[in-house]
Amino acid sequence: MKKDKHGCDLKTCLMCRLCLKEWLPAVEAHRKNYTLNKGQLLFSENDAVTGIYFIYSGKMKVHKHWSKDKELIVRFARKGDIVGHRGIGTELIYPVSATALEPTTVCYIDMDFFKSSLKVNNEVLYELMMFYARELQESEKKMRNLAHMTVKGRIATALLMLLQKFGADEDGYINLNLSKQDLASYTGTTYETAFRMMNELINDNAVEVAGKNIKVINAGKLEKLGREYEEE
Amino acid sequence: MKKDKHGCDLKTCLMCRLCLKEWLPAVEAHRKNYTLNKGQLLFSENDAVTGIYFIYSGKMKVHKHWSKDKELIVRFARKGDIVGHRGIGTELIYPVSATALEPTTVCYIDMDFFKSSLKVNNEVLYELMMFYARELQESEKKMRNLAHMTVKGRIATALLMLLQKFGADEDGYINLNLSKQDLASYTGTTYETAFRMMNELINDNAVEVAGKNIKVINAGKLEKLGREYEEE
DNA sequence: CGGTGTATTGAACAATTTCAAGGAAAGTGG
DNA sequence: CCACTTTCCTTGAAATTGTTCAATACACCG
Repeated sequence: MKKDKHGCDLKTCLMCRLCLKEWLPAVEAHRKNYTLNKGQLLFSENDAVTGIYFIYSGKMKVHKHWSKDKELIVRFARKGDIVGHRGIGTELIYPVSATALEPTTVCYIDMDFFKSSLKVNNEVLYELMMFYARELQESEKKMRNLAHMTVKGRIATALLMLLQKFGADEDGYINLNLSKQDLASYTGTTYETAFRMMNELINDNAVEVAGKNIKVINAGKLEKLGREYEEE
Repeated sequence: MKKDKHGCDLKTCLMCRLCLKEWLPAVEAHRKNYTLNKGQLLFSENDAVTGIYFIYSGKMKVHKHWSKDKELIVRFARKGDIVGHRGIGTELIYPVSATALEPTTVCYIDMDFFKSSLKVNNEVLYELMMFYARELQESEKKMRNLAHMTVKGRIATALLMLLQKFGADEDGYINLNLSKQDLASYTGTTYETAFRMMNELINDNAVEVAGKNIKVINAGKLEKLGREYEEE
């Protein structure tokens, strides 16, 4: 039942692991649920950091602002994921924003409590450290790709990553309704270029698109596009 | 004297903090010093991770390979910095390489010992977690810049960062002999473009170059170049 | 002094962005 | 339900930025 309480996957949800430890009652006093509509901001770049969030249900994007109509989506988050941990660091200010991509429910835990929990529970702290380490590896891989890979390759890689992260429905469509604008922001390019590249991928018979739904038909082809360099 | 033992700055060196804790004798049994010449590899992408390194003296670059003659420098490291922590994660394989930029001495600690130390010492683990968190913030800021900033802006930003990290000598030259190739790899561009942009910066009276030595003359101008977007 | 590697520069080329404009789709108010 | 507004989609073409290629100059090393 404790599982039901938070509704996430015990294995991957740090929140669950946290709550299922000795301090469940303590957590109860420091947590709070929020529900967001599609498009609603959970927190915004430069906001003061007051706590950390865990996603109970729904999907979010974490993004970094650049100019009026430019941003970079740094990460997608789904049920069971942590959001707002990027606010932990020297500053007490979020370096990113988080926006719901569909109706989303999150659990908020205030930072003081969270931090003091970490100081008490070495195991969870270790887990969190490892989580950061993995995120750092991810981030730097994406950074290199951004620097050296062509837009088409980046889009191909992004689609594979989305497929892996969100899975596909019965018809093979990725379980995420991504606007082309968001796809562009995620791959660090413009709307128009993202659009053109998607067309190329469709012509290559690598993907199929129906409205906002994307189906990966030929994963091998996409993978190959992400490895143009293998010709060292 | 314990400080002298490792020769780094107590405040910033996790190694020092580690060693000055209760387990100095234990550390002694698990550490080993290595000295590298300029250009020598400490570890290479895809090597198995067996331990972690702390820099006693010298400077290194941490880089991610792309194709025959392309890479991305992910980070520079100096005395007191940790190297090889990117190997911690799910995989037991380094996602990056580390190369000495000048004669460098490092201290190696085997991973098993390091990890078990972390499990025992909550305070150091917490410190390490925060370190990762900061690195992640850095990485994502650089990622956004790579995606949206022009090459000139990236070079300007890079120079400021190098100045801040390595400081300047009496004449104002940055304490790091960076080849133009490395500057290009750090900013995710080509040798020639990096060269041309440096020329522009010289013409702008923002920097001065004497051989491999770079002096920042007008930091304000460089900062401005890194903020072209502020016209939201 | 020749050789090897890096520095410098120009010019062609390629990738991506920007601008502009027409079309489709979706929401709004009458 | 229709006309209207608005927003997003789609596409072409020009402009820009950055890369690649090629050639020459320079500097250090044995």
